[in-house]
Amino acid sequence: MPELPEVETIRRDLEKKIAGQKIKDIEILATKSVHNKSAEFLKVLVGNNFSHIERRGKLLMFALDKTGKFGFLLIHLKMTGQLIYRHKKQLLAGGHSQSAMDTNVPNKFTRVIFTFSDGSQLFFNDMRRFGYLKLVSTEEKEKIVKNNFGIEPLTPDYTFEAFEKLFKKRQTNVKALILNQKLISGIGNIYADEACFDAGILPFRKASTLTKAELEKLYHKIAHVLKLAIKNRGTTFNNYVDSDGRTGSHVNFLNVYGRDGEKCKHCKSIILKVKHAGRGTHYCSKCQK
DNA sequence: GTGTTTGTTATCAA
DNA sequence: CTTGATAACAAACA
Repeated sequence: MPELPEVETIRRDLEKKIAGQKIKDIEILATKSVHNKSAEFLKVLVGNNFSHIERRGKLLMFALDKTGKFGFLLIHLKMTGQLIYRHKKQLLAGGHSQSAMDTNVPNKFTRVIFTFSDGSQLFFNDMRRFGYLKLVSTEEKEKIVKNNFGIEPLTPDYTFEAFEKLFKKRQTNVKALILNQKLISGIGNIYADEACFDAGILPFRKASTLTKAELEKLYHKIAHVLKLAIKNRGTTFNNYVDSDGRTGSHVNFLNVYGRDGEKCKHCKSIILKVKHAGRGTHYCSKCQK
């Protein structure tokens, strides 16, 4: 479940590896994963290269060096998408694999393979096929960013004033609000639960009932947990690995997510888990009010 | 066979 | 128009 910290980790690492590298070949193993016609996808990308990689929320945007009809390749990993990069030497050493947790590539969940002119390869794996690759024009990319993404945490746009405004008249609950990408981008189920715990706020609270002090705490804790998770190179709970196929270590720092039945690290109460708005929601009834 | 997992969109209601 | 709530999708695993 890659969220902002995981996607940002991939973005930073991958940009160093592939920026400016010429794409020599592309193999589409699952046409469903590519939201363009295969022939057009290949025609635009083979011989081209990515100049840099941008990110908005959980969406990666690979900037094309040669722009024509298309300026960007959008890649969304959704729940089980992976982007794994291998040098030629690593490829020769590796074998085939059939397991989702085994990051030998290619494996049965490999959907697209990019081959660069130095022989290195980038594998898009996606067990559940929710993720996608899509070529868009620069105008289309800007429109998508504008229409679908709210305040981006860890940027100057993330001000307390803008954050507070989101909560003022909203009747929805805190968790649904911070999960809404159109309001704040990049937070998923793990960091929503973690941020609520860190701020001492129950995720079920009505947004408009939060006091200024609570809002300030939540505002700071969201930024804090995202930054810390990036430092730890993401949370590997099920499927996430970085562009080297390595797991992130932030799972060891989680306070509530996946810890139902275990003791709260702060007060020793048992962490509870309920289904809320169709999502698993973890919390401590003593630490969160 | 059943329940569980979640990012996002579709759909419907108010 | 906006807001909110819920179902649906996909696929593997315990």
